[in-house]
Amino acid sequence: MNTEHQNALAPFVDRLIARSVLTATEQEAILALPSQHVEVRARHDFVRLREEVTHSCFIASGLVARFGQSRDGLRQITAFHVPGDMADLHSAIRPIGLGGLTALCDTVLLKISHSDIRTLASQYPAVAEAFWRDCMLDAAILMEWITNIGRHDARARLAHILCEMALRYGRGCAAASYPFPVTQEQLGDAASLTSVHVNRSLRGLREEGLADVRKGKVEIMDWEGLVRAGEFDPTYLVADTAEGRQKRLLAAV
Amino acid sequence: MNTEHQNALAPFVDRLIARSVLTATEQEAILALPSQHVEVRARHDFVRLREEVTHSCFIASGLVARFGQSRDGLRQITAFHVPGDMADLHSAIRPIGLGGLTALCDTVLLKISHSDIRTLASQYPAVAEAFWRDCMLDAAILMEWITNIGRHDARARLAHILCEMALRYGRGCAAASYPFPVTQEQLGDAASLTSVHVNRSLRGLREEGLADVRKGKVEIMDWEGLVRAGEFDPTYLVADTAEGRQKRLLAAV
DNA sequence: CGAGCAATTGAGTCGCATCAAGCTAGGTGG
DNA sequence: CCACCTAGCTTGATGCGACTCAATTGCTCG
Repeated sequence: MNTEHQNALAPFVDRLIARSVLTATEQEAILALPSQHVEVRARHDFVRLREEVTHSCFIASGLVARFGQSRDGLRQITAFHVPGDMADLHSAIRPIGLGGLTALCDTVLLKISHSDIRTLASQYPAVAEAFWRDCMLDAAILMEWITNIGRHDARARLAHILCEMALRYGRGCAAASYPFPVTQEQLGDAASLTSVHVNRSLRGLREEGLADVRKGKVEIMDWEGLVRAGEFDPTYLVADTAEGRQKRLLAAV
Repeated sequence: MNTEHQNALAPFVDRLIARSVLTATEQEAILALPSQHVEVRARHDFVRLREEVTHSCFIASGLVARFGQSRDGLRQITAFHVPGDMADLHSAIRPIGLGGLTALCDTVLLKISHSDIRTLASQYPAVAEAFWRDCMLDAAILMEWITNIGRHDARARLAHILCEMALRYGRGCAAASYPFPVTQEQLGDAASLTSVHVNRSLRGLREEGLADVRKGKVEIMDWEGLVRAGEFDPTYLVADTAEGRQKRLLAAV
């Protein structure tokens, strides 16, 4: 345990203040959270399915997937987490139930104990509110994920995932290019497709001039086209930045 | 707006105290929330997709579905809400983003204004905590839903949904029989199947002696068998009742 | 008693899974 | 510096689960 990584949490605070109002004091209190630096190798599950945990994991660098699993071991990725995300903030309030976490590439985590998070949240109601709201953004992404898996064909599913990640990497506006170190097998686990079909569908997107996914990088060639192909509506990701939504509900006067 | 329906909120409090500790004062404060009695006809969307709302809806009686939609109007049901649920509690903290709500049969709602919920949450941190935890249970159900849709065949998907609803109607232990007034078309919207295939798959479950779904009622003939068929693991629904998990995080001493 | 929606059944088709090879590139050791 | 190894990518052939289209049979209710 050390406290040298205070600055490393800055992206997390940025993420929170995009959707919630936090005073300088509250922001500093978050930055001052003690954290434990942990390095995780690619393909290692650092939170197992249905395991009860005592820490939440901030992603400092790398890429993480949340997953569920069917009886026969088939994995279903339910969310990707990029640097700056607190992958399982929710576990602080409910220490079980949202699946396992696995590192898709070599990843650096900052683990923060639930008790520290709880103490902070009880001390600053506005921080609790920001945490709660952040959890609900994650839930909104989950809901969109269901619609994507359930109602789109292979091409649209992949396009949708690429759109979502572009917005999340781009912090508001879509990134034209971003690192995405996943295998086609793992993309298949996310989109409920086999790696074979992912391969053919990605080739399709490339030949259509929409996007190129290669060697752990995504290049978006035609954003509008990709949005159309994925039937992607960014409302659910960006709505909170609209004025008036950044309220201090719990810390109301 | 009236306040005569205080007792009607009792199931909501019951639901909360199954997972969080609330004092008598806090419970009474929730029961005292002013609510607006609203009756909704079957098949009516009372919260439209991506609409910003000012109230949360408690289900007093009936059945409600949360849904997303693809471009061509194909619906995807992402959750069912039974009487006792606050269908969109999340909207109090984030007034947009978790899909629309539609009544599957004639339904009675109690609408509670966000500002009242916010005031209550700011006044009683333990209530805010209970609300937050309840939202995370919903999120856990969403995650399980993704794995179900993405990794199971038609038979298992339907069995899984029947298991989930049995536990939620049974409040902890599985109900052997419960009302479920949905058409096969709507079951298809939930399981990402066509009504034709739902029909054939339900017939399969019936012929296997697992469950009988007919005329808005579910009769479970073989619970263990149905659990196996749906690869259903109830952990995600019941874990909070384990001792030690009912903490008062925000209201810590 | 007819209107209308839901359930049921059948036949034909298609998207994606499955199975099975190669292929490629980066890494490793002799 | 080359031979090998392995993980991931690519491609082809074949089969099945679920969709589609279409018709018929209940139900329920005015």
